[in-house]
This record gives sequence, structure tokens and C-alpha cells, in this order.
Amino acid sequence: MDPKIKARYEARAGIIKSMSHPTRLFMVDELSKGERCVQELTEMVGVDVSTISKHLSVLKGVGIVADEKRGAQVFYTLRVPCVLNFFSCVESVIRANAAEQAALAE
Amino acid sequence: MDPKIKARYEARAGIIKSMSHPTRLFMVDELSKGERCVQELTEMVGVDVSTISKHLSVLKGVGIVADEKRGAQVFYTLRVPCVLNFFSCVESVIRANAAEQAALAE
DNA sequence: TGGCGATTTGGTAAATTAACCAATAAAGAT
DNA sequence: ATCTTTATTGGTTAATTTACCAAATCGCCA
Repeated sequence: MDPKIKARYEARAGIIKSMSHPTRLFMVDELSKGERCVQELTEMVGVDVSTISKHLSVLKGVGIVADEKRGAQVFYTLRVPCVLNFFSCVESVIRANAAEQAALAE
Repeated sequence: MDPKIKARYEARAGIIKSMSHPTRLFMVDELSKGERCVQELTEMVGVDVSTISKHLSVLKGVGIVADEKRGAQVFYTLRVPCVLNFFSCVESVIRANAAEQAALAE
């Protein structure tokens, strides 16, 4: 594959990859409802704060979220809402799989 | 996080994860133009056939592609075309990042 | 200034991923 | 029947990922 083309797919894949972890996916979904601080997300997910912080930095790194420090807290917001489109497609993949299963069981 | 909710995000993330590798993303894009056999994809990507075969099996595992054996060849097709929507969003993330960069450089 | 709460960063260990090669399986041609 | 082509599977290794804990940083207030 041509190096230029390859680089393009790597860049694209990197962005998708940032959404490919359950915790990060959940946080993107949650941020679609409004800004959240690290602490709030930590409580919701139920893992160590440092883990949440690192996940957020992955999302920030690819430009999906933005952060804003206010006092001692850091608030994260969704920078590119179209990532929410992923959800509807993912659901239709799940539905298609379920339909297939049902058809095979007949 | 509630185990039921957690399982849902894991299932969703799994589907997204299958698209998070450059080679798999390229193949999905290519399959959007029509069916392709393993050999064709192998030549286009330029890695070992076994590697391509394994990548395809990942995509098949989550239900994004379907395969059909015809003679000695196996043809793969895109089963859920909406995954192509990912591309447009990914591009807008890339554009947003580029715009941000340009703004900072002013 | 000292301390407290909120967040990030560094470090480590376990698990996962992905590439290649070799071996196997299946289909078709000689 | 054997060889050849096409694809999948098994095995190994290197690289990446992710979780936790501990330590450092930042902002605010007493």
C-alpha cells in the first residue's frame, strides 16, 4: 500500500481506536449530554481516577474532546458531536447480528 | 458501572474496535465498492495472506462483513454499509484538528 | 505558608494484538 | 492421483494496552 494512503488510514484508524474502549465509549456518550468533570466520570464508571484521566487524555489527543480547567476541576466537553453517529450504526450491526441468529434458529 | 450497562458498552466497543486497525479500515472502504477476494485484498495491502485472512475474520466475527466461497476463492462483502458513515465523521475530526492547528499558528 | 481536594504523570505487571512463517485444507487442473 | 493455487489455522515473538498504586502538580482557602 502506498505510504501516503497508508498514513491516511492510520490517522483515521487512530481516531476510531480512541472510541474502541468501553469506558471511553461510555464517556463520549455521557459527554453528549453535557460537560462532565473527571470526578463525575470516575464515579460513574467506577475505576481509579488515574485510569479515567488517561482515557480522557486519549480522547483529547485525537481531538474528540476538549478540556477546560475551572478551579481545581477539569471539565471535559465533546468537541466533535458527529461521533455520536457511531452509536446508531453500531446498534444496527448488533440488530443485524441478532436477526441473523433468529433466522438460523428457525 | 452496572454490569448490564457495562456489557452493552463492551459489545459496542467491540464492533468499533474491529474498525480500528488501518488495514481493516482500508478493507471495509474497499469492500464498499464491491466484493473482493482475499487475494485481491492481500495484493492491495501488501502484507502476508495469513495476516489479511485474520483481519477479515475479525470483521466477520463482529458481523461487518460476510464471506462466500466460490471455487478456491473466498469473496467478502460488506454486510452493514452504514459503517461507511464512520469515514465522514472521522474526516471531520481530522478537519477540526487541522483548523485548530491553523488557528494556533496565526 | 501549609494543607486539602482534584487531576495528572510515572511505573509496573498482566493481557491483548498483530506480524510473520509453517503447516493444513479445499478446489481445480494436468 | 498429484501438483498448484487460494485461504485458514497454529505457533512464536515484539509491541501495545490497560489497570492499579504511588508520587507529583495545581488551585484554593485557612
